[in-house]
Amino acid sequence: MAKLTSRKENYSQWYNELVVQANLAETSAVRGCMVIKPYGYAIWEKMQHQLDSMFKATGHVNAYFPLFIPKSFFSKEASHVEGFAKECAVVTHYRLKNDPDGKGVVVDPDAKLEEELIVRPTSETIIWNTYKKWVHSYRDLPILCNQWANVVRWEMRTRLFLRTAEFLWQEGHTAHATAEEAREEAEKMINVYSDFAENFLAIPVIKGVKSANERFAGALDTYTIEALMQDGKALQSGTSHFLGQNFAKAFDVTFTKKDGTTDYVWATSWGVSTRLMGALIMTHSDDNGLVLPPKLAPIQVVIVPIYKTDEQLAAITEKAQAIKKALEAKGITVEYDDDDTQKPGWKFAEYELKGIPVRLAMGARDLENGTVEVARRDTLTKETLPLENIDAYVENLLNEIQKNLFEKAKAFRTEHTYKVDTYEEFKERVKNCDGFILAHWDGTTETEEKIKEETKATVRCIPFDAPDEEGTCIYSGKPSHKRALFAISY
RNA sequence: CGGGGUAUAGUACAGUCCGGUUAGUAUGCUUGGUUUGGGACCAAGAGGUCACAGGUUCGAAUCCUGUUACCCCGACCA
Repeated sequence: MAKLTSRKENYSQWYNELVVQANLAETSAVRGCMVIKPYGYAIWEKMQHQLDSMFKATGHVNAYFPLFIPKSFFSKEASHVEGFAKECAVVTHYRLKNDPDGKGVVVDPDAKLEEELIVRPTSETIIWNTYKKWVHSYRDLPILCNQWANVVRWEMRTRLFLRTAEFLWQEGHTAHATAEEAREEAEKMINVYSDFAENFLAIPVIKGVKSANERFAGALDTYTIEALMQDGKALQSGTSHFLGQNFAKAFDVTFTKKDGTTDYVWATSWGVSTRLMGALIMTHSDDNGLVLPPKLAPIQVVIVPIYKTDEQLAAITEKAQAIKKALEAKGITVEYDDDDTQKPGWKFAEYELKGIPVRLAMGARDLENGTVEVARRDTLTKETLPLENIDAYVENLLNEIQKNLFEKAKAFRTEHTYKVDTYEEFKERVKNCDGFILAHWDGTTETEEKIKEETKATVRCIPFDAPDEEGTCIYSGKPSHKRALFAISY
């Protein structure tokens, strides 16, 4: 296996090589679409299971809506179509036939659809068209649905996990009787996302509200969680939208209130995608390969035997199986790798590349002393410990690693977050891609676009926890009451 | 979608400028043996319509035209 390009040498090449070499995903025969390989998919499944249980715990249910959306649905909400029109895949025909020239198959021109179908880039339109049938009374509300699905956005430039033409995600779509309730829902879900990011992915995130310019197409407000990657760029990791009555009005979804009057329904939508895989990789991994937080690792512990004779192997296997059993009893996933085609050194490198949090090695020396070597992936340190209570030790160590990864990422973010008060300093920080920048901004789209044009930095969000602070906009000098979070973003 | 680069064995590359026997090298794979505490060694073997489609030529990986995909830099985005 070739050595990885170092992060320092070329961060983006490091990322690409890591994704492929760690067996997470690879490019496919289809432009912009990836194959998620079993190891990568196992991590995604862990994310799904955890998120799904968090959605259920907050009262949501799963449903499924069609992949195809009639073209006419898109013209019903003006800003929505504007946001997605440029990147839609369109189905125009429903049949192939043999090429009359005998060269394979061609699209049958007689099989043209009356109305083209759009492959969903997101499902608001088809879902609100459906909700119209479901909602008549305040008693039918709220509707709290989520769907796990694939969507297609015809992106010009793609990268594995970070931006692919087809990606997997979940999209929650809720309907409410009042604006307050819908707003609460949108806030609740951004909190679920940040809880998930911090406590499971071990990624510290900044919660906040998007500027008008960065808002979801069709939303009144977009809440976001923003994470900082090791190269100093921000990654938008999840969003939750307060949609107001825009989609209810577009699809004519009204309900009768208790007092007999009617009103349009209030809406939210929220989603996270396989992009979280990219966030996970870029937050924790190092030049040796992937680093996985234990809660997301498909294999949490690997045991490698080191032996010269069959007798030694038999003795080690017996001990290793006992450890495996004890760990599994604690709900820890363990692999015992007694494959004899590779040497231990090869395996060590391999499991580091794959990001296995804890590695146990046992050889003749350990048999004699009743010990085992414990190596942790996050710090790359090893120690030799007695076998006694090793299961409790490892269980503890996994928790410790989970915590350490979060603390490490948080310390990195703290080190790379700068309060900036002049445009000169701002430009300098942005030029070096130093990280998050907290600066005063006058709140206008005009200023935001000027800054973006001149520096490529964007307003990532106005953090929820930004303290009230009088200041002046770094660009326009106009008064500002809060600092906004700026960064170069993915 | 604009600018630049690349496409040859599973992978990474050489060969292309200047056309000419059987297209090489490393690694990986298979078999046998020696090894095994940080990416082992020896021996034998398998593996290629040189991205695709046309064209020039006695002859094309090599020259010409077109297409497609990937990588880097921009604009767009979860």
